[in-house]
Amino acid sequence: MNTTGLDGFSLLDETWRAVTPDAARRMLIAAVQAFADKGYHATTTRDIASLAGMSPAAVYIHYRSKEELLFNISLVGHETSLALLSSIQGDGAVQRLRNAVATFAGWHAEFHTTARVVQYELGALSPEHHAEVAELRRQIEQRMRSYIADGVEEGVFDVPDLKGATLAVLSLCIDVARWYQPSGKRTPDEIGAMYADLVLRMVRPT
Amino acid sequence: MNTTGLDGFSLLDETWRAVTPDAARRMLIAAVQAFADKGYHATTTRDIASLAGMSPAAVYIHYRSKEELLFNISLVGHETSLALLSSIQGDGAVQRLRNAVATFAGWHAEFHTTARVVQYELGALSPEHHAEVAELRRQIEQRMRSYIADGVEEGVFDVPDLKGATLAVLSLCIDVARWYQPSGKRTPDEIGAMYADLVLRMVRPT
DNA sequence: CTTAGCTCTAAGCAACCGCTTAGTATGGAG
DNA sequence: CTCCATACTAAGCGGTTGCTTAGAGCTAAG
Repeated sequence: MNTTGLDGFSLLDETWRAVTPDAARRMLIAAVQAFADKGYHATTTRDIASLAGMSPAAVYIHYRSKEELLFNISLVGHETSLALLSSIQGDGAVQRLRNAVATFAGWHAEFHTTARVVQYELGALSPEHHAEVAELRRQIEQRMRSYIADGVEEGVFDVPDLKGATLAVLSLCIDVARWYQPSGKRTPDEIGAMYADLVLRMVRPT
Repeated sequence: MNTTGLDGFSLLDETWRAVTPDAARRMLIAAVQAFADKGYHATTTRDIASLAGMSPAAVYIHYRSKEELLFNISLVGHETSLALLSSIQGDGAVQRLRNAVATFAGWHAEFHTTARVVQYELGALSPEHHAEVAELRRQIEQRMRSYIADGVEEGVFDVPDLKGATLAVLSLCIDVARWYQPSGKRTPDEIGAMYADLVLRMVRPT
């Protein structure tokens, strides 16, 4: 019998494995699910606590406020996706951009629950916390831009507007978190591969 | 002196011109601004009323509930963007897809306030209202797909996965509402033109 | 065993929420 | 003028919100 309302095993565990103690992690995972499902403002601290199988007051043992829960999710989520994007390898700019887009888009599908909170609940962060996360977002953009710029320098990409193309590529990947449904036909890997193809078509020379 | 908190002239007026009486329209425009700014759930009926320069109770003279305000916005917003996408003209599939993407992406920039509510607050609609709007969204997808399919039939596009490509194109345009800022360098028209270029690159034959 | 410290719950507080009610001002019809 | 419908406000109701308080249960060091 599962009294927490959370699956016994979840992909979310992978992202939040480092969070301790156990109850704090369960609370965080419950918050991710609730925020992703209904949005930050529509989620009550009672929702989170009951998803985690605890009393409403238990939230405040591990977190100062509901907003701090969101900040923790947002911070770890951004750090994870930046780390993922920074670890891209491949032989030549074409391979690297292919891997970058496949990985980044695929992450937004596979971890769409986390990604939804990361991408669409930024506005609920306090100004200080928002600024901290914004810096990570700038680094993510810079990484993606450098993968495209590399191909331009190598002469294998034709990109009239580097900043605009970067924006479009990131936008494409990020929006996966909005429309992706696990019940859909495509797997996260297939979405990643398809998007990598589409992006390479966008930047290939005439 | 402006006591309503709304600009004397606003692009929003264009979309909501048909809404009467005057107070009902002002209330609706105030709701669009508040919902776009903070999200549906973070907006109180007092916020809306005070933006419209009226008392909290005045909301309920013209609308049954806060959700009905959202539904009105969502319905008119979807109908407007569907009408826009349906009116696309052009000589040949290349021109038509170019116009379609430029128009649709441009609308999401120019009317980003409305578009944000339309695209990101669907989840706050009642099940009945959501179903009604979902039908319009299906028609929008079908329109965009047909513009791409036309080019495939004409033999001027190379699209391995029609449904996937349609999804990506719509996704690209819709996400403009998330990142667009009027203070940015690009005008809505420039964004539309750039996106039309990127999309045509995506579907052009090798 | 005692005791300190951590984790948790039951109960509840002040503030705020969506929405309603009672009543006022206005303007046009008869 | 009276009468009535419409559009609005002041006040407030019941319920919910984020968060706090007081205290219980458990663990482990001394």
